[in-house]
Amino acid sequence: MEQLFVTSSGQLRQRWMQAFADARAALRVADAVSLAPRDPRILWLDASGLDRTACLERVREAVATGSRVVLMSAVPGEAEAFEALNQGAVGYCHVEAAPSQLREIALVVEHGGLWMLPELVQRLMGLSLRVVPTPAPAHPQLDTLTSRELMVAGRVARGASNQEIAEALDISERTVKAHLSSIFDKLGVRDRVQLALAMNNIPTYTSVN
Amino acid sequence: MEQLFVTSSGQLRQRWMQAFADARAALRVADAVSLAPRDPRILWLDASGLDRTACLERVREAVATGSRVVLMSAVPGEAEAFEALNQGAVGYCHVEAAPSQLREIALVVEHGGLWMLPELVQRLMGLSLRVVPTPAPAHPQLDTLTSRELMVAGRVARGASNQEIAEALDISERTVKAHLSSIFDKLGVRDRVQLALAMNNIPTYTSVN
DNA sequence: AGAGGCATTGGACAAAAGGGCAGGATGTGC
DNA sequence: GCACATCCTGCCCTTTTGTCCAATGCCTCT
Repeated sequence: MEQLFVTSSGQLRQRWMQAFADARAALRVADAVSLAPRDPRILWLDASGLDRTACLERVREAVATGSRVVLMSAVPGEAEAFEALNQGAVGYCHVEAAPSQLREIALVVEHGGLWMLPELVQRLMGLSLRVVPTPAPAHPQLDTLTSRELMVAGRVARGASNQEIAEALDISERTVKAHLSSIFDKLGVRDRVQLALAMNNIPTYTSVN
Repeated sequence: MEQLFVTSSGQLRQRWMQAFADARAALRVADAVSLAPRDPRILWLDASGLDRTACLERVREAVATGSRVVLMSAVPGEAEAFEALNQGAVGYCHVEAAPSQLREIALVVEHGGLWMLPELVQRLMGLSLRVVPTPAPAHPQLDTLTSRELMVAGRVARGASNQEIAEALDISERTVKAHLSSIFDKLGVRDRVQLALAMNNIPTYTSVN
C-alpha cells in the first residue's frame, strides 16, 4: 500500500524513508493524493506546527479522499487524538515514532485496524463505557442553533456562568441571557442545568418522567 | 503468535484451523492459557451461548492472563462490544468471521492495534468526542455524601429544581438548599450546574482551565 | 450524660438566572 | 429598497439559587 506523508517541514522525511522504502511526501493533502491515485493508500499527516483547527481541517480533507489517515503529533494529547479519530482518522501516533513502529502502525491500519497510543486506548475504553447505554445518537437539534448560540451553549455545557461566558465572548451578560433564552426555546429545555445535561446527551428528570 | 480459541461448543474449530494452522482450542480460559504459557498470545473467546455477565467475566479473566483478547459474538452489538473493549479486549468480531478476516484481525491485534466492526468504530468515535476534555477519571467523592445529600444530588444530576426536589423528598425547599450547600462544599463545585455535570462525570469549565 | 453527626427548618439577604419590552447594528436574499 | 435573521444592548422586573446565622430533634458512640 502507498505510504504518503504530508508535512510542511520536511525535516522528518529521512525517518520515514527508513520505515518505508517507497514512501513519498508532499506539502498538501491534495498533492499527496495525486501522487497515488490508486485507492488503498495511507496518508500520514504531520500535525506539528498546526493549530487544532487547521489540523482537524486537514484530517477531514484527507479522510474525504478515501485514504486511511494517520495523524502524527509532536505532543500527543487525548483531546487531539479523539478529535482526529472522530474525523475519521484510523491512527494517531508520535511524529517522531521509530521506523519499526511506523511499520507496525501501517500493518494495523492496512488491515482495518485502529492504532493509537496504548494509554489512549485505555482511556477511550473507559470513556465509552459510561455512554454505552445510550440507545440512540440522540444529539439535540444543535443544528437549529446559530453559531453564537452554539458557543454559549457549549460553555454552559461545561459549567460556565453567564458572567464567564460574557467575558469569554466579550459581550454583555444581558446578551448571554438573550442567547440562552433562545437556546432554551429551541432545544426545549427550561434552564441551564437541563441545557448542560442535554448538551452532554444526558436525559433529564422531566424528560425521563 | 499463538492462537488460542476458547469455546464451549467446538462447532467452529474447523474454520479456525483453516485460518491458523497452529490454532488450538480449549473449553476454558485457564486451559487455553496453560496450552501456551509463552506470553504473546491471542485468546479468541466465543461469546455465543453466554449471557452478558458470563461473557464479560470471561473477558476479564482472559485479559488478566496478559493475553490479547478478541471477543467473537454471534450477534455483534454495540453495547457488548464496548463492554468487552472496556474490559480490556482488543478485538471484537463476528463468531462466523471468514478465515481471511480472522487472519487480518490477528495481524492487527498482534501489532498493537484494535479491531472491531467498522460501523462500531464509527460509533465509538462519535461517542468519545463529546467526552474528550476529561482530564482525569475524576469520580466525584460520592461516598463523602450522606444518604440524604445523595438523593438531592442525584436529582440535580437529572435537572430537577429545588422546588421539585423538595416535593419529591417531602421536605422544605429550605432544607434542599441546606443539603445543596453541603454538597457543593464536599464535592468542590460551585453551583448546581457543575454538580449536575460532576455527577455525570463530565468535566467542568473551571476545572479544565 | 455528653459529644458529635445528621436531617430539618426559619429568616434575612445577596447573587445569579431568566424574561419582557424596546431598540440599534449588521448582514442576506428577493 | 425591503423583509428577515442574527447579533448586540439597555432597563426593569420576577424567580431561582445560594449563603449566613441560628435553632430543634434524632441517633450513635463513648
